[in-house]
Amino acid sequence: MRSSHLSETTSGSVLPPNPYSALCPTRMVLDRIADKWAVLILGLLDGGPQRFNQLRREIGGLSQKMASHTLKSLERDGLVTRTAIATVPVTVEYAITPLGRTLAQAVDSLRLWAENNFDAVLTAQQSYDQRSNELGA
Amino acid sequence: MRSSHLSETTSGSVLPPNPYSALCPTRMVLDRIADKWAVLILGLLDGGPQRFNQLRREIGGLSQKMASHTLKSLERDGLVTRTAIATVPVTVEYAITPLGRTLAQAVDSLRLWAENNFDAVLTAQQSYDQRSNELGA
DNA sequence: TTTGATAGTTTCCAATGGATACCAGATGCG
DNA sequence: CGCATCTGGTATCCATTGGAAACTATCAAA
Repeated sequence: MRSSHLSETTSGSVLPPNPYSALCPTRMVLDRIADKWAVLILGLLDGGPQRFNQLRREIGGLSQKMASHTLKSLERDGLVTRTAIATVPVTVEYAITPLGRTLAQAVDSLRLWAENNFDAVLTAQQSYDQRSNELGA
Repeated sequence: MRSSHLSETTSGSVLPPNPYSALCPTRMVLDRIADKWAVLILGLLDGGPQRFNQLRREIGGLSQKMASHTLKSLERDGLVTRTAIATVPVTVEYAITPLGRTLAQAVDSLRLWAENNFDAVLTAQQSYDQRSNELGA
């Protein structure tokens, strides 16, 4: 398919956005969202605001370091907001932004694909491994 | 909105697919496709079969090692096929499978999002960095 | 004969990510 | 009182990952 996606950029430059070029901004954005933790956090916040540890408890295997790091990046990218609330132990609430919501929807199609097709992938892996064993035995 | 996606799995197990659980197969698939090289290769092959070096030339920054590794993984997952052709220097053609094509379409929405929204992300980053500098100066 | 193309593998090093410990402030519990 | 626990992180160490470059092999063209 790969139609050409010519369009004007912010500054009126004539270069088309092209993630296949290492220096294109769309590529930087792609690198950013091709990240499992970002995908999972965004999907979770799309269902409503969450606090830091609450979020960590919901996402299996998410370390504090990566939670902190990923949330900071998402905030920098304008995809989530961080709000510190002066409760007794200070709680911090993370919420998705309108921009983040549009991404969450695009990303949701990936989650749905995984849910619908993981069995086909697992089957393919098994027959691949079996063929490898028969050849390389 | 995170509706519950209850459905029967291959073996008739009652556990719903849930990428938020570290051990769920959908999570393994998600880890797999949350990979910039896989995304870019799949998108490229969706436009037609490509040879190894041809593909490497089209994707800026893709090293031989990662090209080889990613293509091998994609083949194992049943998303692309590898065909060696006995030409004078042996050429190898990679093509997308029907299963891979369904994923490429889901993934394409990510590429489109990046193309449509990278300017908003860049703007957000700039104002974030500016705020940080003002506070932490 | 040296150079180039084909498609990789191997090796080395820098960067990323996970596990763990630690920090501060306040509350509960014995 | 004194220790554990909750909050949201930061700091550190180490294993794995990813990138750069060199190396493999075969054959063709210059």
